[in-house]
Order: sequence, then structure tokens, then C-alpha cells
Amino acid sequence: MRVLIVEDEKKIAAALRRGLEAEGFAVDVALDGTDGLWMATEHAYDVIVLDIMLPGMNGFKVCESLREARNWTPILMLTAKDGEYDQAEALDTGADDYLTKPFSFVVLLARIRALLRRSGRSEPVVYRAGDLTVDPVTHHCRRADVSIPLTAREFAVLEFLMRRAGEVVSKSEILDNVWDFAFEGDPNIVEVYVRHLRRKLDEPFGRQLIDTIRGAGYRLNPTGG
Amino acid sequence: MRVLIVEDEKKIAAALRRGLEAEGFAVDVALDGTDGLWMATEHAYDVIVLDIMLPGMNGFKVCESLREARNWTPILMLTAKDGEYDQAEALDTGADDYLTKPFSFVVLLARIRALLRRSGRSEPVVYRAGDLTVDPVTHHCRRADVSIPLTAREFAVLEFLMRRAGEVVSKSEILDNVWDFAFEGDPNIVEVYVRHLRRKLDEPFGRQLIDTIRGAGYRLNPTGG
DNA sequence: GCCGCGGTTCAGCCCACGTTCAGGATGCGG
DNA sequence: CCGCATCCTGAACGTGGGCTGAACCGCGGC
Repeated sequence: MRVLIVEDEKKIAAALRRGLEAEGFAVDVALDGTDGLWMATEHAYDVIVLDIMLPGMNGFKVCESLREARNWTPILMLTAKDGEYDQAEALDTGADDYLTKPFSFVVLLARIRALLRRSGRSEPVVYRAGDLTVDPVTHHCRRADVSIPLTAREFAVLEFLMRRAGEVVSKSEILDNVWDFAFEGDPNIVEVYVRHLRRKLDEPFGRQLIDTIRGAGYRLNPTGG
Repeated sequence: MRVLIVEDEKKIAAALRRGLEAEGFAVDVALDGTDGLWMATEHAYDVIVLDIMLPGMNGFKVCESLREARNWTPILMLTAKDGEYDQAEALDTGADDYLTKPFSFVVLLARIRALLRRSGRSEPVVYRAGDLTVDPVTHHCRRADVSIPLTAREFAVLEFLMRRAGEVVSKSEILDNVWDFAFEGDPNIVEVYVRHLRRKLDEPFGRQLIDTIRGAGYRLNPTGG
């Protein structure tokens, strides 16, 4: 599955590349608009992540040019929240979806998966661990056939842990993936959400789904605890 | 697996080279920034370890130049704790991870492995000795199919001994690799941790995994004892 | 406006872990 | 057999990482 990222902020570009490669995507990066357009026309991608604010040629122009050239690769646009460029304009120029900065990696991944699914290029994803199932598409979580209501954040944390089931995941990794790239708050928030998840997923069932590895991070038990 | 180390402190550079070569990496060293940049562009490395404080051209610049040249080799930055340079700036310029000095060698190695894993360049690592298996990724240690809980330090010591299974390893080597390079405490701590490991790994199974070589150090029995 | 909910911050608590220390065992050379 | 160096071992101690409940804040719905 090939992805093209067109983004000039190196930090974001690098983070996206890293994350997507870890998910098994083949990733190319272009750091400005003209280069992005060139790469998109020369290679066949399954999806393109396209920033709007770009040096040289902005994202709208890139998107427009591609569509005029009859290139229908799904495009996910990245827009800044603070006006200047309009969200809706993204869809007008032929983008398939957009995401406003700042955003978290799991949300981006979900959107990309959604685009791929719509274009019929990928199989559905459902995570399982023992009697626990998590479905990012329908946003449903159930354990032992009882449905568990989760808030957006709780769900995102759980989804990330499920993707890395069995592995030790550090708190900073969770923070980097589930919260905004720009998040500068108290890292203790991760502990708080683990607490929420344990309360909803462990206590009613008398089991331990999420282990604490002191000094290293957390580990989701792939057998469901 | 090729590694480039860009570091001007010869003592550290040499220590890293030695350690990584012992791990089977092919190691090149550059002693200043311009040289490092040149080597990174001329050769293909799997990972680059890049100090920030460098004569000539600092680490940020090197990283930035590489990324602008579309070189996406994973970069692990080494930063000093005492301000002056900011940790976060490392990621801004396109580094993939950073490590603050002082750090221990096993931590560095773990980070390098993590980078390689994320970029899909390496196969999973699990250490085995007889019926003992140690998995750094999941932080699992099991003997004869029973899971043994270990603390972070215990795990680090065991991991180091496993990597050098069959060899005689001196106490100071263990100290240098598992503790900070700057550690100035009682070396007796190594004996204490060997004791802990023996209690957890030997006594319940009536075997001797770690031999004492009086006057020389310890040796982990590759057959599991 | 008011209310309720989700997200975030904060402060206090607790205990596991890392480290130190001192006394006891064990091996080795003379 | 003695003396010394090395290693083993249990216990004591202090710290910080992690846990938790509650307060706070902002937003959307009624």
C-alpha cells in the first residue's frame, strides 16, 4: 500500500512517515508542492496526504492539477484551523477528505483507512484480544458480548494499544500517537486514561487487560487478561 | 546492518563503536558534522546516531541537510541534558528519536532496534538459552514455559548477559553497559542484581544459569544451566 | 441561561524498585 | 592453617514512578 506525503514541516513529515511505515505502508515524502505534484504524476499511489500551506505551489493547486490530469488517487487534505484557507474549499478542488491541524496520528490513520476502504483497496480491520473486540470503523467495543461505551479519547488509546498488542508501549509513544503533535500538557494524562480503560474493561470482568511495566510503559495482554 | 556514528568525543565514539560491532553492526564513525554529512550522503546506512554538539556543523544542521536532500535514514539524536539545545528541536529538524546524555548502552541499543523495527529493516529479536527466552520487545521472560516477572534493571542485566551468552563478562563491563556512563556508585550493585536473577531464575528450577568466574566476572550458560 | 459530559490538570498517596551497607561465606596463595 | 581478596546475602532506606479522586474548564444541547 503506497502513500505519498506532501508536507513541508519536517517534524510532521517525519512523524507521519515513521508511523505509516510502522503500519506497513510504503511511504514517499515531498517537501513542497511542485515536487509533490511531480511525484504524484510519476508514481502510482494508493492515497495522497496533502498539506495546503506549501512553499512554491499550494495544496489546492496540486490537487486541482492532479484531477485535471485525470488522476483520481484518493487525497486527504491537511488544513490549519485558523482560517485563511477554507476547509470546504478542499473538497471543491477535488479532495476526498480533510483533517484540521492539529490532529493525532490515530485519527489520521483512521481517515486513511476509510479512504482506502471507500476506494475498495483494503480489507476491513477489526482488532481482537481474547473476548475483546475493537472495531475502528463502527467505533464499537465489546467484551464477552457486552458492548462497552467509550469516549473518543478512551477509544483512541485502546485502539493504539490493540494495534501493538503484546508489545511494551511507552507513555510517550502513546502521547505521540493519540494526542496532537502539538500537545504540551501533563503526560500524566496517559495514566488517567489507562485508569478509565481499566475501570471499564477490567473491573467489571475481574481481569487484567493492561499490564503496567514499571519504568517502561504499558502492555496490552493479547489473550484479554 | 550499517550504522553511522557522528560524535566528536572520542571516548564515547569508541565505546559505541565497540559495543555496536559486538552486536554485529557494521560501524562507521565521523568526528565532526561536515564529515558526518558527507559520509551519510555517500553511503547508505540503516541508522545514524548523531550528536548535537559538534565542531564545524552541529547536529541539527546535519539532520536538516539530510532531510532536504530526501535522505530519510532513521536518525537518533544525542542531546545533553543541561539545556542550551532543546530536545524538541531535534524532532523539528527531522530526527526520529533522541536520547539525553548520560545514557546507558543498552538503552541506546534498544532505541536503535526500535528505529530499525519501525522502518521494517530488521527481524524480531528474541534471546534464547536452553529453556529460557528473553524478549525485549514484549518485556517477557520465561523459563520452562513459566513467565518470570523481572524489574527494569533485572531485565537489562539479564538481556546484556544473554547477548554475550557463553562469554565471560566482567562486572565493570556490565556496569558500563547497563548503567549510565556517568554512574559513580557502589560496583557491588552488580552482585546484588546477579543475586536477584539467580533467585528468580535458578532457585525455582534447581539449576545454575549464571556462573561466577572468580576474579574475572560472570558467564551465562548458553544451555540454560 | 443552565446543565451534563468529556477532556485535562492537580496534589497527595503508596509502594516497588534501586541502591547502600555490613556481616558472613568462600576461594586462593603462601 | 592463616590471612586476604572476592563474592554472597539479607535487610534497611529513600525516591520517584505510577495510581487515584476530585476539581476545573470548555463546549454542545436543551
